[in-house]
Amino acid sequence: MNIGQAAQASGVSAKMIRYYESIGLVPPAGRRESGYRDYGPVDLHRLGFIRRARDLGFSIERIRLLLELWSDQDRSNAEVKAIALTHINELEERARQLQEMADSLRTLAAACDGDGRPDCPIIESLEIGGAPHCHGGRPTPH
Amino acid sequence: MNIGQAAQASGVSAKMIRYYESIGLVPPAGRRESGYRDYGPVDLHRLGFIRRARDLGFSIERIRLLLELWSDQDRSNAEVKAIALTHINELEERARQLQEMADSLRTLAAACDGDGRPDCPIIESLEIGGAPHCHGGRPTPH
DNA sequence: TGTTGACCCTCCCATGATGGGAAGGTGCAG
DNA sequence: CTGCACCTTCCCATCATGGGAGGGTCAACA
Repeated sequence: MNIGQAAQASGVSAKMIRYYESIGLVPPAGRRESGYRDYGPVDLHRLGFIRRARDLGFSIERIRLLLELWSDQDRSNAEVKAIALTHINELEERARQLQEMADSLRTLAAACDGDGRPDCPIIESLEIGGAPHCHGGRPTPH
Repeated sequence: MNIGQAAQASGVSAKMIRYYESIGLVPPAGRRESGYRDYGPVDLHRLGFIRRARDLGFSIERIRLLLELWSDQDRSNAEVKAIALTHINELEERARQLQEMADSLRTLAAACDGDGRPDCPIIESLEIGGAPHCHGGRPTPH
């Protein structure tokens, strides 16, 4: 199976499959005489695992851990659960920060008539620093 | 005022001040004979505006727009409000996506005893694709 | 006056995960 | 045998930010 077919079957782009190989997230694929990478069911299985973990927002490094635990017959489900709970907390923290920013801005926007005059509480707040809440550092939205 | 003091006063790091200058978000700072950048109250005001906009999650390009509107005496508050509302929608969309991921994972985690045995619904779900919701991904035929 | 330590300058590089594209080889169908 | 779709590697870009090297400037203190 060529990389393009593996990509379609797994939902991971060919670019990403090569990248995952380059960083050692997946083992080097077998090669044909032509140099083309060759994939089998086991590889697809692993790629599918990775894609689903990415869909859940896991970082590459955390997926690396999950893959280790996946192939470890003796691992405890407590280890997996701990990673998952940590990740859940991070996801919710980020969601909260984004929502806080949205809420702050919504308050400002509500105070702005948007009637075409120049007066604008949004701009004024940015100008003089009267934003409703500024929790410590910059929450890095990206 | 040196860049370090401007950084402390505005809450924008010196690195970032130079970067903002390099991309034209702030005009080139005045220079002393030594080559040191020199900042005054007007510059601090602008940097503070940028920092507060960043705190609200605005991207650099959108801040560029806001700065233009800020210095435009004739601009309509409707223009500002439109940018703000667009941004609010994006923030809330991202927050929703993160929260969805967290919810999916929380469902899985709740099904995992974490009692030290190897059985783990979390890993199994990643393995066979039985995650509760996979928004955007294909159902992965196997 | 000389030294020292804190600042500043410009460059280059790294991040994380992904895509784009160029230059060139391979495989298959017409 | 030709053409097209696919594969290969390598480099570059993103977005906002930080780290650091190598070298210049400034102010305080002995």
